Amino acid sequence: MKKGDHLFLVDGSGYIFRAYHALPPLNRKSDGLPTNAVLGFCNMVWKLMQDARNTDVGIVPTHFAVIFDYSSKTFRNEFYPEYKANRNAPPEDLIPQFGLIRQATVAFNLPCLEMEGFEADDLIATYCKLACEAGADTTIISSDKDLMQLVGPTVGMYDPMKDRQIGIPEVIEKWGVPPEKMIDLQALTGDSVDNVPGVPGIGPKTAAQLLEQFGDLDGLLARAGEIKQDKRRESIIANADKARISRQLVTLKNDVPVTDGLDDFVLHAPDGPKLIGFLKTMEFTSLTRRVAEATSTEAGDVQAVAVTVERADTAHGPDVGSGAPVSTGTNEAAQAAATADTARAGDTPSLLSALRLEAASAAKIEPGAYVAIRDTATLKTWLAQAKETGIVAFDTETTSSDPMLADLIGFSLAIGPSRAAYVPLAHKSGAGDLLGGGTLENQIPVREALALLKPLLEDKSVLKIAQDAKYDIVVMSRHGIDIAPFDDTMLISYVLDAGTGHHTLSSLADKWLGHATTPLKDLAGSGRSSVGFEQVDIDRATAYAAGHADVALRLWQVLKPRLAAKGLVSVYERLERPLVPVLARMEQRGISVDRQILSRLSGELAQGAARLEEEIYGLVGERINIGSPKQLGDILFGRMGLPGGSKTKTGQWSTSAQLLEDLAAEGHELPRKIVDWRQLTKLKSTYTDALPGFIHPDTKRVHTSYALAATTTGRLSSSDPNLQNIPVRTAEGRKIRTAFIADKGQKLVSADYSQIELRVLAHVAEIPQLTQAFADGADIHAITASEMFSVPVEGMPSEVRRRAKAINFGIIYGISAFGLANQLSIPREEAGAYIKKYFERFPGIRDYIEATKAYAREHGFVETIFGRRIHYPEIRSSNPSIRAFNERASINARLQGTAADIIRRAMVHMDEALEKAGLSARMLLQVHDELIFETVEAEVEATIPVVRRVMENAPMPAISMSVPLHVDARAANNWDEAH
DNA sequence: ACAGAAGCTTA
DNA sequence: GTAAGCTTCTGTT
Repeated sequence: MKKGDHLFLVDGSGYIFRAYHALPPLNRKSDGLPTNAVLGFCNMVWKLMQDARNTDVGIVPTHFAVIFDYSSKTFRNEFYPEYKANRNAPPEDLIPQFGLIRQATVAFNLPCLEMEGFEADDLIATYCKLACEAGADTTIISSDKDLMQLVGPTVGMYDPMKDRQIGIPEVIEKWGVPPEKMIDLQALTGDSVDNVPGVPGIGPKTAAQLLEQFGDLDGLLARAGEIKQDKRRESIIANADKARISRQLVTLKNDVPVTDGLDDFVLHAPDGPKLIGFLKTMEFTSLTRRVAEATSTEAGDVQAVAVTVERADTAHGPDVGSGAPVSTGTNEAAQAAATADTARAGDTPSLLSALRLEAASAAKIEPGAYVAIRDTATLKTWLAQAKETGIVAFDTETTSSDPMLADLIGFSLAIGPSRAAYVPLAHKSGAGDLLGGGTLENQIPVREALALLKPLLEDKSVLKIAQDAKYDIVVMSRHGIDIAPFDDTMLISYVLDAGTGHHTLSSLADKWLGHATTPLKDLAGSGRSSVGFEQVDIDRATAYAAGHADVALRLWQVLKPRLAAKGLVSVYERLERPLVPVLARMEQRGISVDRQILSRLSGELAQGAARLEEEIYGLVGERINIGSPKQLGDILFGRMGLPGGSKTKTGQWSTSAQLLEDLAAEGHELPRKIVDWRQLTKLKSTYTDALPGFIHPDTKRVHTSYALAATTTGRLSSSDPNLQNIPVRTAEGRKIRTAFIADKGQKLVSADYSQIELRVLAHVAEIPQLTQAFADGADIHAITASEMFSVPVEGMPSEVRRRAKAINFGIIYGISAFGLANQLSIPREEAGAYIKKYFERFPGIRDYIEATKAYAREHGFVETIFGRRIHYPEIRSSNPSIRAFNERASINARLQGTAADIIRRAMVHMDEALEKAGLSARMLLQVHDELIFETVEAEVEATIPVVRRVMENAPMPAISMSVPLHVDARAANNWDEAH
């Protein structure tokens, strides 16, 4: 072995156990011999060997060996008999597989090593050292932490089941110490599985911190008296000998007197017939076939090696496909087309819709007709034709799903069915090239292409069609192009069919065109091995990208007429389409987030959580994973036998906050600490630690992404990051909001609707008492309580108001006695009585609920007061619980959806109103009933009345509500104080 | 690597 | 009892 060689050492014993537990049980068909771990092992080794032949992927081994434990007794037992003494015997169906896996190794022509008295890990350590001395690199195929001490500049690990490389940084990331300190860390933490004692009360976090402070274990033990925490200091002093013996146990022996030399491990090409013989014996048909193909062996000619399992194996490929794909869309297409009689197209919207649908299902998609445009002359021809036609579908291809980070790689155009083209701009070659690969030839320079494209995209006389136009609008806006006018097939579908499924290009193509789109991962791969779109081959990119434009155009042809046919044009044109540029601007603006505030909070939360962790470990008596509901449930209700346990639907003990709160109220100490720990770790992981990662490198602001068509009710959703669930209820959580700040000289203005859904309820259900109460500006929950319980509002006990408030919210959610009982922690009978009483006092609400259910049952959808439709196709289900769920959802949808429509209208009108008032305020965020703006300090006082006016009058002139809307607004330097 | 469950955050 | 999205753990490829 020499420098440049690469040794692969497979931890065979470690892999056997992991594969056995990870893979479903598998038995040889002919005699029931258990083989799941054997198959897992063979697949893994085969994949490693295949990768070895593929120089494009990963690391290429030149030497290869598989290493096993000889027996459970090793030299460690001589000085510590308890070592691994508490190991259970392996499962019965694993035992026969140990021998089989050794035979598999031999069948693969690989060295199969083991030595009496030593663990596999010791052999691995020894060969690592030898390889290192020879100047070669080593990769250990394992993810066992016991081996991480071996990681170094020339030694890495690879976890084949998670496809993860483990190097020095990964060890530090996982354990907080570099590999050379892993021994000391393990000596401190111990290992309950291997019965390594360690120091009680010291886990990986504490151990890492101590090693950081004291350098190494000897330093720590020598200066243990300096440790501040009493318990920790005492434990370490008292258990110093345990730590030392633990260190001996976990230190791998790297001078095992091995007999084989590294040169015996040279990797040879697999011996096809030998390997296939074994695989056929195991009856692994699929792997046999793959090996046969790869080794050019005729599997049928190879005999299975063991006489006991003689079987005529046919190693031919499986049949693929079973006729034409069936899609719901083709049925619907056929139905709709059938309603079209002989009248001419265009006579009525319904007829046009039907004819379009018929045409769409008839016109097959022909990717062969797509062209790649690679010179300006051709591009100009296409752009001219698009201008002539007046309609063009447009789609961008980029490097990221986040439009603020996406680099433009190309764009596609479609001007008629199958008349689509892709314009590659920045495709590159050479995926593995350290220089990133050069830009490919024969691509129009980006600036030149965009200069030609800009007039078309901004041409008022040319309609641009896009699927999810907001994405393309943001990307092109960053290149100085304002796409207008446009239609969005995703939004048209959303208006037509909210509640019936997703509105992605692929689902719409399947539903309406009976066409299966190619997933991006087929071109660019997925996960760790994925590449940017710039690496995708231009021919494949053309089929993909031009296909998207083609499909979008066809969908538009089918869907657009349906808007008119169903009376939904105004919903689309007033509530959906105009919101797209508004949201695009909000996303591009982003909001400033103070890194330092979050960092300080993160530190505080970490400290609080660490303190609670130690306290919890103390109470539990061992270092459980507090984040594991499974372990928590077993400890609380199993070992500690706490009362009141309930099970989740999967049979696990429930450890919900509600349940733990109840236990805490009974005086139990542990549940309270767990609830507190959860709050701190939640705030830390979801907010203080995650948010800084979203700060944009250029703008230094956080740009969320709003989804327009993700909810059934018409609400927006926010993601990457979600800025609609920033904490507000607790004082601790609200601190997160102080990190959302206005820029220097500016203020944040927050304006939120007060009780908007209850106001909508009062309006649509026409409830005189509620309408009056809102008109009077009264306390709505107190009025409700007063009506129900005949008590005066003055001096009302807070508990009475609380119950009325819960009922009001319950109505909005489609009330049930079960849910109300849960919310108020009262018996279901009592909750039922409240509801009955409520309906007696507010009969209009019962009428409203019944009318909504009847309407939904009859039509399969409900509508908001602005005409938005929300479908509930399962409302006629014969399953009572599904039916009841859909009834509650439909009751809620009219209210939540109407409120969503109102704020959408406000947002659509807001920018123009501000501009007309000469104000520079910019809308940044929407949180369902709240809008957040940023404006210069001097304009705050002028801005608030304008914002309030637009929001409060948002339903006008479409609807004049019988209930006034009320908006609270205030300004401050951060979101916490503004809210 | 990915999916589902459990849990928690918001309106 | 409604509507969302994100993180961690767990089991399975």
